[in-house]
Amino acid sequence: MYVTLFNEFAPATIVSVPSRQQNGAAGSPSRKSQGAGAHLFREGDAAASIYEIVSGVFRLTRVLGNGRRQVIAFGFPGDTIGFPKGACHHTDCEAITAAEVIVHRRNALDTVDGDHETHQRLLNAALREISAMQDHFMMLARKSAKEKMASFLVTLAERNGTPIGGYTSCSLPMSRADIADFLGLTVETVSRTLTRLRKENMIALENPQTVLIRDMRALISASQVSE
Amino acid sequence: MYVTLFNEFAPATIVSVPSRQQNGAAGSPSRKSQGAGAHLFREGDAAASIYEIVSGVFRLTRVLGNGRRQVIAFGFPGDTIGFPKGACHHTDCEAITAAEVIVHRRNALDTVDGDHETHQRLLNAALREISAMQDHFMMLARKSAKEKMASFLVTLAERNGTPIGGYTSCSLPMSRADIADFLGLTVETVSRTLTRLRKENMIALENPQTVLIRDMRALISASQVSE
DNA sequence: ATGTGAGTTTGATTTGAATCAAGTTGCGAT
DNA sequence: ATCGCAACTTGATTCAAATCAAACTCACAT
Repeated sequence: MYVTLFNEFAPATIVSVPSRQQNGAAGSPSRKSQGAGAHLFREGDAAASIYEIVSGVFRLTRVLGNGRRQVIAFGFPGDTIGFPKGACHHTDCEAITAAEVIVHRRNALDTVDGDHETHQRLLNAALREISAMQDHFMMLARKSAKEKMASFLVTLAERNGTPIGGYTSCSLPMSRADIADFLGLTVETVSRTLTRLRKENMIALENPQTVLIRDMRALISASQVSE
Repeated sequence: MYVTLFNEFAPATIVSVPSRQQNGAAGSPSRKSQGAGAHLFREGDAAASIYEIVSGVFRLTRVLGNGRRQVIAFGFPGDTIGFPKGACHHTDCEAITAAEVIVHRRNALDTVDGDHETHQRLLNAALREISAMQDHFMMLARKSAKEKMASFLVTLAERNGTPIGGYTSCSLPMSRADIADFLGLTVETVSRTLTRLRKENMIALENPQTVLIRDMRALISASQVSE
């Protein structure tokens, strides 16, 4: 929903891509591995490629003059990232875990000659992205800290969670600062809000990077507009 | 009723479109007129078409369960609106002035057979939209009321302004409530902030719907992150 | 001309999150 | 081990914008 991600648990879909068009006129997509902390591209870089995430998690950020930072989105497996604005990338993109991507030449979007299906798939990813970003507007502009945090956890759990007994366990690969900059909050507020959700027995923190969702129903309810 | 005084720069560019592909396999785009207050489409409607705005101003909104509303964007001449999410529109779209649009069949995006150039143009519009939305994230999450208001006026002036003497005059066709829901503020804060900018001599309000920008340099400076 | 009401402005007060300020925890390097 | 540091948590205080509450304006209908 808000996170730019979609449950296309794409491995099956995506791994097949390279073989599908090894010899397309637009060039074969290739794979690339990425260590944690490495930049896939930076704001202002010439946008030579568009990427489909195979594994790992990416963080897309934009920085405002002074130092204020906005995390635009987190990219999970199945997501497509790196849509250009004109000739350039307009965000920084960094791997926050070790990761692997499929690299498409940028002109897979411009021309349809190479591979019609890839073109269509990238286009659909762009349309999904627009919709996801619209959801995120609501989040940033109209939700309280608690609603934001609950929404974030619910989305992450849908995307990323593993069932444990009746509960859902969910890793938070990103730092509190990343979460804060994604939700438009401060680290302190993120921390306090997690504590609050914990005290209300909706979640437990196994460690700072692992949340156990103990009451999904309550969490979903908290993620929606109150009153 | 509002008087529309937008630079109709578009006609030259856009009027040429229909003639360009009168006989495309995907069907000819047609024009449609729209009275002020009429909905172009609603959230959940089947997305049969994509629209290029020729004249007038549109408002794209999403509503949250209870009543909280988010204005996703305002559409001005030259903008493309109505990108679908799957088969449906995911926002409401209402004309806030009398307006005219060019209607493209939705599959102008899906297939390239009909008109390659139109397809490419719509795609580029989608990519621009993604970039614009990313800017808006910064706005919603990280700017103060004054910065938001100043940014909004600067953008509107670039889009919409007419030079008057050394100044720029700019109509605000949307209500204070629309502005508030776009910027993630309340009407009261929008009003107070306009008053503040007025008292600081950056703007003057000829009437509630017309702003005169008296010091563009100061306004731009106020639109950026302070300190 | 007068009343009504939506849209806007202004004022007083409250409040949720930011900021400022310590702690705590855990980990990697010495 | 223990030092140093970064990430996280917690607490006290401040502050910007929300909320609550009136007025004001002006187009429009009676």
